[in-house]
Amino acid sequence: MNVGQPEKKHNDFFQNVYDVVRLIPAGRVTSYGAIAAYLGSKGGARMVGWAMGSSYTEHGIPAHRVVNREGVLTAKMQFRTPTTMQELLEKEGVIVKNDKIQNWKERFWDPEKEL
DNA sequence: CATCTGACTCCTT
DNA sequence: AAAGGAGCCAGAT
Repeated sequence: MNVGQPEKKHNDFFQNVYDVVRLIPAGRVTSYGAIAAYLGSKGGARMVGWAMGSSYTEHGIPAHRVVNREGVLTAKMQFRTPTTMQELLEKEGVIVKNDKIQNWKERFWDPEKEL
């Protein structure tokens, strides 16, 4: 029963972000800008991270696979512990050193390209 | 109702 | 080349 009328709620943006993040395969990482670009939101780079930040990162969303465009774990502090993000990434096979992802270019998962 | 902040990114100096 | 400031949208106070 959707009534054919798009509700158009702010949640739409959030849902979009969550959907893309959940589609990120294990061992892969992406940047906020990539997701924002895929969603079509230009200045959405902040919005993307902010969207999950409001969700506290733990809602079935592998937020640890999302980092800034430099491959640096900027959001590690948002996790329960400043090392949780890195631990999760390493557990999935992603090498993180000095809070930065190694082979970032190879690990980079572009939704527009992969999807 | 108006103001400010925010897990970013790009441009200018 | 590096550092700093401005810009984007949406939610919260």
